Amino acid sequence: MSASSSHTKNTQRERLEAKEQSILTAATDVFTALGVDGTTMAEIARRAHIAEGTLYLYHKNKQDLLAVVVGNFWADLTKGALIAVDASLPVKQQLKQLATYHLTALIQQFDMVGLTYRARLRHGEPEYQLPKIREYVRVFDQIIERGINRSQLSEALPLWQCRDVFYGSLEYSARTLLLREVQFDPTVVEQLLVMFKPYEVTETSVAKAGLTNTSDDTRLARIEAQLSLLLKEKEQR
Amino acid sequence: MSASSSHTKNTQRERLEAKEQSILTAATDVFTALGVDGTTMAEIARRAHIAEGTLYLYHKNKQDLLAVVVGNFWADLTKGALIAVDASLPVKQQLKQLATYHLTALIQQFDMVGLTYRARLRHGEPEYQLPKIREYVRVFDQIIERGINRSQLSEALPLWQCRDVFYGSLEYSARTLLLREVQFDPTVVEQLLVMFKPYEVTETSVAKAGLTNTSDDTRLARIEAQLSLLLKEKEQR
Amino acid sequence: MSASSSHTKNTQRERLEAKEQSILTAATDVFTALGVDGTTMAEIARRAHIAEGTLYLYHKNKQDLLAVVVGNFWADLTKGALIAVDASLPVKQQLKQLATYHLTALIQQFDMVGLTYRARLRHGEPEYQLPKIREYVRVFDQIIERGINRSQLSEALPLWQCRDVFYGSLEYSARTLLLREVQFDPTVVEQLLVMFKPYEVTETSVAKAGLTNTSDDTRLARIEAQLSLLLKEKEQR
Amino acid sequence: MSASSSHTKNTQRERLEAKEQSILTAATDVFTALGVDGTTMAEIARRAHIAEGTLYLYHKNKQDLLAVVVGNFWADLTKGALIAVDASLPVKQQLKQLATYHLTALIQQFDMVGLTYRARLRHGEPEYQLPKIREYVRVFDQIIERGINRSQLSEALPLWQCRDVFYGSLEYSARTLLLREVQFDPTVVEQLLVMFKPYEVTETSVAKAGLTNTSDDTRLARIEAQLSLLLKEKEQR
DNA sequence: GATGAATGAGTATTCATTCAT
DNA sequence: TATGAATGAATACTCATTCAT
Repeated sequence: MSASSSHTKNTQRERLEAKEQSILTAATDVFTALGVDGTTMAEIARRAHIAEGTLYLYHKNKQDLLAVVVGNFWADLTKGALIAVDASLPVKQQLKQLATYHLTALIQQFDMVGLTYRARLRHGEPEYQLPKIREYVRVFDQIIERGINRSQLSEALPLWQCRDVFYGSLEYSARTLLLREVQFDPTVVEQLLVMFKPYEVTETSVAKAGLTNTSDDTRLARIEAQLSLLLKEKEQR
Repeated sequence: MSASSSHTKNTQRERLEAKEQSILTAATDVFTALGVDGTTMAEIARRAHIAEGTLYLYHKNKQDLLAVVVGNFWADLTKGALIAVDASLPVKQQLKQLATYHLTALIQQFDMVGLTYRARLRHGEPEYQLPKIREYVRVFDQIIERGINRSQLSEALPLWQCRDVFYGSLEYSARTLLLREVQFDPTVVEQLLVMFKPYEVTETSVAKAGLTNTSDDTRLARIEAQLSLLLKEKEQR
Repeated sequence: MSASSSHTKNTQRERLEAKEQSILTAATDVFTALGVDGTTMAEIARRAHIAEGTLYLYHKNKQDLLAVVVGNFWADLTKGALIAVDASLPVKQQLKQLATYHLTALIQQFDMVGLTYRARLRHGEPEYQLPKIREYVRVFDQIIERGINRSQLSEALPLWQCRDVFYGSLEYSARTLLLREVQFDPTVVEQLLVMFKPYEVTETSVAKAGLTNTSDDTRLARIEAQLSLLLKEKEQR
Repeated sequence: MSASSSHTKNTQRERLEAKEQSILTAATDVFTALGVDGTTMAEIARRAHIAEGTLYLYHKNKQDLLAVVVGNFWADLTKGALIAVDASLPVKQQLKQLATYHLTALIQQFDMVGLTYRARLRHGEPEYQLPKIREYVRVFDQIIERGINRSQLSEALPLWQCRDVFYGSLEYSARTLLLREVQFDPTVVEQLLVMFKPYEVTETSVAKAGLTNTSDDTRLARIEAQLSLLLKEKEQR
């Protein structure tokens, strides 16, 4: 009987999970296709082949359902990013992989960006950054950490500024690319990677340390960046 | 009589413009405070001290009113930017001024960014880039053009990629700064300006034009000298 | 359990039907009392003791609700007409019964005629003849058919013209009678039946079949005899 | 000065009348094209090239304007009818002319019938028969009167019943003809005229009075009609 | 857990009418 | 007379949420 019960339980759990899944799939489809305002709980229920009331057994309300949908999107994005990035490669390669992945994904599912804006903010709270987004954003941080650990990146790299530039640029670019009805443009990624030049510590540059024989633009750039920063500080006084 | 008539006309026009203005002020306040969904036409009318029906004499519907509010925001932003940027300074300075202005403005009125997303979507079109935003964005382009004309920037600069990085980074940064409840952080601007380094045409590089494109020890040495100087100055404080 | 379930189902169905009925009763009352424009969905809901939203579970919108109300009126009229007309009587009697019934009913519920005009117009189509009205109108046709089958009416009778005269006259008469605040006037029916005289196939005319189609003195004489007889009877009173 | 003033007055009166006319034309067009509910005072004003407020200098409100439009329609119909009917012809011919005219006019402007229903009834009053309609209806009565005066119609003719049959049948026929998208059908008129057979007093029948030689269907019909009436009365007891 | 009927608060929009010029 | 800007009442309809079964 315990076996039977466990079996039943198992089946039931599976059923519940399947139902939960079909709800989320339906909700994602509808939110994406019709927008937050265009979406009705009735339509989601219809597509999930369940009753309207049942939705409320799984999700407190529409806003929460949206939050889960959005959260799942970013969670899935995280999974995909971890796969897309090959940690064994040089950090610069990894950054390129992440940038490419991110840009491509956003372009393909840009609706989700809009939904993300709507999913935050219960009015009153200034903005509620979803934990799943934080996790996704950390993928970038991990690459940087890795780079520093492996001495491929300078410790001087201002992490969060670079992170904002990275994600900010790519999201904005995705938007403008879509406006131009372009699917993907590698130059966006190229341009973005220039930002990291000053902080790259290539084996060559390490090996070449002390040498001045060949041009080392990277080194030069890094120095110039530091210089520039100092000059700015000076100006501010 | 023509004077009297013209005076009347004038008064009339002024009254209408005052009313239009009070509507826009009220609408901006309410949209900003309560969000698009939280805003009712009744509340806007109440705050503008007019009847609900009167709103529709000035604006076709709620969506259009929102669009005008948002459009005005960006138009004002453009005006402010043109003032904030001193075209006589070196381009790099101008970019810094624009970046600082943009970041500060966004932080202070970040609600308008959310409203902007809501104002864009006309149903059917994926996203409708408001003309006023285009105008604002052009401020950046003008600086770049100026820089190229004055030979302060390389013609090789990939305009629209840089533009996307510029605005994308700043908007994203504004969001994260607000999350951290920080009002403004100059390092964001500094970091952003690094991006333009490769395209700067310094006197040095001009002088070097025609010289070997191999490593220039002299250059490195000079820069390192400056750097060490600055670092010393810094330590003294 | 099947019994219990069936009982529950039954109760449920009964409840729904009762609710549907109360909605229709309320709607009929309000439309009749206040006219189409004077009627609000809120008032109908109030009188039916249900929530406003519930109305829309049963009827798509106000126009459709009106159409159902009007349709029911004509359907009920049809039922009543079938009862009022005794198919075993001579056709002329049946026509008299129908005319009397129709005129009486219209006078008592003339508001429904006005509602019928309003229910007809679907925008675009010039006029939409409700199916229920068609059914009602067919009651007349059936009597005529019966009459022809039983050789009480000539096949030469122009069906639809007579039908239009029949219903057109009665409706118009109902209106004028109401204007004069008269409840019912049998002479209206009498006058109308004159129309069918030329198409009656009396025994006499059957007997005459094959005889000369010139004036039949016998016939005239007989009729005049009857007439004088009747006039005498009348005088006696 | 009195001349000048009178001249001005004259011009002004003409202007006013022209304006009044353009208002009515515009109103008629709009009411006809868009229906009562679809019509806005603004649209009428626009088409009449006047300001909205001006409408209220000429007509108390929308309902009254509609009443005037409808009244004018029937007044015009009356004028047309008086022209269409040749009073010198035999009454039967005149009735045929009136019937033909009426049917044709209704078919061409059936929208006005719908407007007429809406123009009556200020809610509360049972129904307000517009004076202009009464005038129009009198055209029929006049023909009958003429017929009786000229001994072409029997005095026994029940005037108002016949009138109701006449107009009721034609209006109803117009509606059904339009439903069948037929423009005009002379058989409708023919059928209607049968009704008057029993009451016709032709010269022949007068001359033939006392004779029984030839068939006189008319006479026969008349007698039968009287008979039938008497029989009915008998039955009612 | 599942259902789906019932709820009823919530609001953008229209337009006849008014009235200050 | 004429204007047309301003009014504000008036309402059909939607849909997230609940709850009796």
